[in-house]
Amino acid sequence: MALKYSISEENYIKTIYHLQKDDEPVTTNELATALKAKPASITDMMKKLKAKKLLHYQPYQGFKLSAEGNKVALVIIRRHRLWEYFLSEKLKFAWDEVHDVAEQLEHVSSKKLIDKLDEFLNFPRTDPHGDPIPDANGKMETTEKVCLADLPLHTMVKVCGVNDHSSAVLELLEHKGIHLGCRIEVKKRFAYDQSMEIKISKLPVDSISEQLAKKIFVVYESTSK
Amino acid sequence: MALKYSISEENYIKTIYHLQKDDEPVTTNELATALKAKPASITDMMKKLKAKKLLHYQPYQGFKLSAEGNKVALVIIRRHRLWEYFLSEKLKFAWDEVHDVAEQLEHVSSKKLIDKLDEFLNFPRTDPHGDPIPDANGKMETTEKVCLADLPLHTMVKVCGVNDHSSAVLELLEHKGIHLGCRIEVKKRFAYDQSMEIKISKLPVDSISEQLAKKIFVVYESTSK
DNA sequence: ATAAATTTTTAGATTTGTCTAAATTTATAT
DNA sequence: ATATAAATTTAGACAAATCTAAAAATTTAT
Repeated sequence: MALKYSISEENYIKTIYHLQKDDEPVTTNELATALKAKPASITDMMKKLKAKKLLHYQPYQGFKLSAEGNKVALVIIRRHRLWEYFLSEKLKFAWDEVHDVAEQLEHVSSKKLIDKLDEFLNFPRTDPHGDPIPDANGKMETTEKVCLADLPLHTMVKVCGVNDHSSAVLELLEHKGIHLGCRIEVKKRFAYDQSMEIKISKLPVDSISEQLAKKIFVVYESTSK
Repeated sequence: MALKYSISEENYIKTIYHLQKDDEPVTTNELATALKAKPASITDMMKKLKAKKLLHYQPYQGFKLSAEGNKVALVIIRRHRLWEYFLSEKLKFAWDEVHDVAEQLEHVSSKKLIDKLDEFLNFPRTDPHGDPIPDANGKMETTEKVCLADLPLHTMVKVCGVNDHSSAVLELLEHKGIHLGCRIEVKKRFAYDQSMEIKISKLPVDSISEQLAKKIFVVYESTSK
């Protein structure tokens, strides 16, 4: 697998992969929306990717990545998430700033670069949004990412991501001492407004609104970092 | 200066900058050779860059970067050299492997990325080849890079680059303890074969051939790293 | 000084990725 | 079941970046 695709091709493949979650075929319009392109452009590219055997496609039937297409997608996602981790951990980018830069970096195609970056970062398992990073073989943990608002009581978990990167939210998180990778546990949840009391490692118990809890994602496993 | 140019445009600008060293205008053929493109392609691009006021160009007269073009070139060179430094220092790439990857990374256009990378690397003054890195304002040290073979005796300098990245040379450098950034001094030079005795920081005096000395470049200043 | 050689530019074609507008196919609703 | 709506594809155009081949300008050499 030499893996030399254009930036456009890579973006299409990656986007199809993400839309494909619930393994139904992806439609032209869905892709067009996701890529901010016109449906006609999608059809054109689908023909090209089909010719390259990266996806299965019959006119009017939607598309699915082939096994090969999936592998390519995972390489791109690996690059993206490793760069996000690098930007966040090493260059101290805010959580909401990493994505756009990683969108560009992910198209730099050097296997050696990515594998060495992985090593330099100490083989992180998840990116700053809590999404798992595929390893050099394309294998990826299926961590169950759950919303803090839905977490059962008295369960120690790790913060893996935040869904809203407005400075208002970030300020609040900062103030409460909630940061990426920190251990957290829900002690109590009030029926009245679904607000909850939480406990973070060495901090005193604090309470947060349902609104905030809905923005916070956590994982049970604790293998990353 | 929004600085959003295509990869092609950036490559042309950068290449013109390098060819322009001796401030004579660059010719179509020179550029074509350097960029491995046909002369006709050069003319086309020169018209475009002229329209964007990045260079001065009258048909048949060669080209020179404008002040604006120079600024753009320095931004690209800054990116390139910072990435080279990163690859070499942090990811442990060999000196001869950094260039090609940096060629790709240099086109990722985020000022914030580059400025944070610079900070993360602790504001290095030169890249692994000993070439100076422009700062965020485009200012660049004019270090005088001199060949070890031509260095006067008893002058403490710093190794800043090597001209030959064959594994044979690298192996020898490794063995002798000559690495990027190390302090070195020529103690004696023999008329017979121009071989010389050198002294490196804490190592015993050793001798090297003229052949090897010709591959090694050093700087007087010692502000980097 | 002028012919020959070289360099540079122009003209027209090609590829990639995109678009608009029209045609076609599929899905939906009475 | 068939008309209407929605989704998809086709056809043709366009911009960017490249190329080849031919024309024009410049340089060089006798």
